[in-house]
Amino acid sequence: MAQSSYLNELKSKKLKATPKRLAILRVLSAASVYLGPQEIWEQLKKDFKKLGLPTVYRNLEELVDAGLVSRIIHPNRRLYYFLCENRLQHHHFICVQCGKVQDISFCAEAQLLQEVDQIYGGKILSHTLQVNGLCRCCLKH
Amino acid sequence: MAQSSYLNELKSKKLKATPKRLAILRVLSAASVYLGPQEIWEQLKKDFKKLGLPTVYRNLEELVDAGLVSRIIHPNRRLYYFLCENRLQHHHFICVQCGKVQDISFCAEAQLLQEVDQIYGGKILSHTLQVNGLCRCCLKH
DNA sequence: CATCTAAATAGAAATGATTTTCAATTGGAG
DNA sequence: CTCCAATTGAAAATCATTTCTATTTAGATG
Repeated sequence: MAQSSYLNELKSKKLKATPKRLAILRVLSAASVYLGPQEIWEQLKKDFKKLGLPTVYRNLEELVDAGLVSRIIHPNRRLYYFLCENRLQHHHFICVQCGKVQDISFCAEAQLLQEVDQIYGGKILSHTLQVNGLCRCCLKH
Repeated sequence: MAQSSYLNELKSKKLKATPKRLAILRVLSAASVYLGPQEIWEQLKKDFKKLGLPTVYRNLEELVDAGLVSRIIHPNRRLYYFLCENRLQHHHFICVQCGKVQDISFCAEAQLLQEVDQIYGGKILSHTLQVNGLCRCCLKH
């Protein structure tokens, strides 16, 4: 994702383009794996002499709310984040070993909607489809 | 689920049928909503003068591992547990308001397996499909 | 039924990720 | 340039969850 498109998206979400926020996006963008707040913090401490861990936590959640970043639901129950270039794919195959994230093009949304609506009369607020496993690479070793 | 079938399942998983473990299963079985460790503990403190919260946590995880109880992944990131009578349905529609859990018969496993296997060459270890929303009842109010 | 062993337990204490607080700072619209 | 709302740092709090250790118990076996 181009740097400039961040700016537009941030602006539309009323988030200021602060240096730290942009740096967090840059780190996520450069990573090929999902990252935890700690890791992001450690990477950025080199660039900013003052950077609090809470700032990283706060920004990540804001970026998730704004839809720029997706949150990974790891079996270990810690928070991980990933910047998915493809905004249309909400679902992922994550490798629990190396942390790689790959889009899942299959989406059950339509079927789920139908079932929940017709059978239960309920309303879907959100849904989670995440597949945990080992990627081709980790499978070899 | 009948009480006697618990015993068989516990035995086959090498879990002792202790009074507390059975009581936890009883509480879960009687509940129509998912429960957190705290709630279960509070209910059982009436029956056992000595009952530690860690015991509840430990037992719940053991029961999940044994496949008797399913874990709910709540958006608030706390742990919740639910005893699903229908062991074949791994997926649920949960109401974030009242806590009701309903089976989702639709399962994407086959399609996911195919996609992950054919496209990425990876191996699925587990997958999560959970739909969060409001049940028919909570929708009315 | 008595014995024995691995499993289970209580209780306290530790852990550690995440969140809150609040005063000080800063981005960016006008 | 000014100003206000958004952002931040630092410290402290939170709080669910885990660990530890000594003690107890379930249930297999004789």
